[in-house]
Amino acid sequence: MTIRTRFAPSPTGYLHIGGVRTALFNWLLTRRQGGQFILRIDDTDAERNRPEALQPILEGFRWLGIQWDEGPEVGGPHAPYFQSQRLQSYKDAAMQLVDSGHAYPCYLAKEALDAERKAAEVAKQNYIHRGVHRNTPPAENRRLLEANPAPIRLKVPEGRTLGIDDLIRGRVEWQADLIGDPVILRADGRALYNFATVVDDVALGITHVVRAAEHLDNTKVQVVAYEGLGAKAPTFGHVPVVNEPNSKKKLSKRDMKKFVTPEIRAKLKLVGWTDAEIESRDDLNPATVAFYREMGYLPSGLVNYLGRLGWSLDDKTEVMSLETMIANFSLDRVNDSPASFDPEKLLWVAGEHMKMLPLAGRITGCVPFLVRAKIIAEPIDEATQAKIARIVEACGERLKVFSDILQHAPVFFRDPEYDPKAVDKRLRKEGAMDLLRAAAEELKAAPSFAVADLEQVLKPWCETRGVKIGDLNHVLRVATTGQQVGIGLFETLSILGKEETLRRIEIASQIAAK
RNA sequence: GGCCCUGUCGUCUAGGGGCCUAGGACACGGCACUUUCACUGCCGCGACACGGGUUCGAAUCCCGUCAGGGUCACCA
Repeated sequence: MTIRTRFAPSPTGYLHIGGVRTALFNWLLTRRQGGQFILRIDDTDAERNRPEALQPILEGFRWLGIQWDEGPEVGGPHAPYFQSQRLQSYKDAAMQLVDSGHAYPCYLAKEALDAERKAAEVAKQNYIHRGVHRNTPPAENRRLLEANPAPIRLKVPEGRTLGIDDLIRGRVEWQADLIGDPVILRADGRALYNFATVVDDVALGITHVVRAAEHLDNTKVQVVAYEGLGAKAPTFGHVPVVNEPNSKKKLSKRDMKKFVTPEIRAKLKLVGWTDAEIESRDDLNPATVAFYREMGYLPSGLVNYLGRLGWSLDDKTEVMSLETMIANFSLDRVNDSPASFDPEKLLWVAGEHMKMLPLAGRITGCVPFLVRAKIIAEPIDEATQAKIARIVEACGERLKVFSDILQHAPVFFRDPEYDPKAVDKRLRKEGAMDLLRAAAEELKAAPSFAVADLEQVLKPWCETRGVKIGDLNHVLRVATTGQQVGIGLFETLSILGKEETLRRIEIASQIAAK
């Protein structure tokens, strides 16, 4: 039998990092076993339902390479895949439960209910609601409902033990007597989450419900709903929640702005976002997938990291391709304790994936970041394109994410910003200026500025002068880039070219003399 | 507070009675390589929450304690 899994996001305008990890587990399981992964849009909450808020979610999945077999834009045999378009089926199902004696109308006013709940709370007792029409004959309940619409409650059986055999947690049980009868349909006919999700999962033929552990307690009510509907409950797998970095608390969708630390803000601004945009958009923070896309993370790196968060292939594999993950994924190797999101390890994994990307791909990936940061302008002429190619190549393994190019490329397109400390340390040092002038003369006479030729000229030159190549490196680097660290010196000079190199040495000499 | 879940280096994890003097990875510290940085290699730091049991033998099984988390709506 082929499996059918689903992920049911609300259109919130962003793809949450914790949610996508759950979706990924569903998807890997489905690809591994052969089956369909379904995207169902949970848009029953009118307030949160904005049509344009769906696109960022679909884009996020597409960017990561997680394709859905049925759902928005691709359709499928069980369309529609929007819960807001399936409302009638929830009503029908609820009435079916009333007719079969598994549900009943509840005429208790909300205020009275709240009062009861409050009283129980004060008395430090568990509040377990049981409506008066619980045992009214079904036909009578239906008549009541037709005459006077009311919320419908699910009848939780008494004296029973409810349980599931969770694929990740094993056997989990609840005493039915400790559960109040939940409302499944409001008086106006709108379904509640716990009911709509069951009705849909039955209708869509979902076989495996893999979801975050925060839903574990919902399962008991859902089990009752499946029973009432006469449907076989799917197999459940509750994956542990993802915690905030350095925390034991769930990585929440609320208050994501707090992750925008000064450092994160600086990074966002470096790639071209303004303070106003960072404030107004809710996807520009490290708890969303969009953030990593904006920072130039390779999607395969993010997927690798997220897949390894709570799941492992064996005792040593860290870096792996999507194919490897699919070929080896199973729920029994998913941990049952929460995992903390670690941005540093994510960066490392992303860097490992970047190393595996051929040069052409790295160049293509970097260009948009240079454009966005206004280092270069479109259309890009041939000379600029060639220059970028040389810079990216010279960066080598210094690039972990595409936006790292912004630490290395700008100096090749505009005058250096001289770091005062670097100038002090390297250019105002005893003998530094003499060395710099002499080197400039040598460079002026150099027949070629190709990397290999520069190296062949400068190294012996140092030797005959009794100067360490390291000292020359320091002086020339600061003189031409203003910084103490950067890509290889010979590459730097070569990309700059003779004229520009000599011009910068002149500028640096004047600055150092001040 | 009730119910439910979970406890292995700071973090992600391997382990499921003897292979454990607990392995790997990130981070951190050191050394080597090197024209700086990065990369790479080597070394180091660093954990079975606690207490009882079961057993010849427990990180592993059982019980309890403690700790952390999740959830308790006519939200999703």
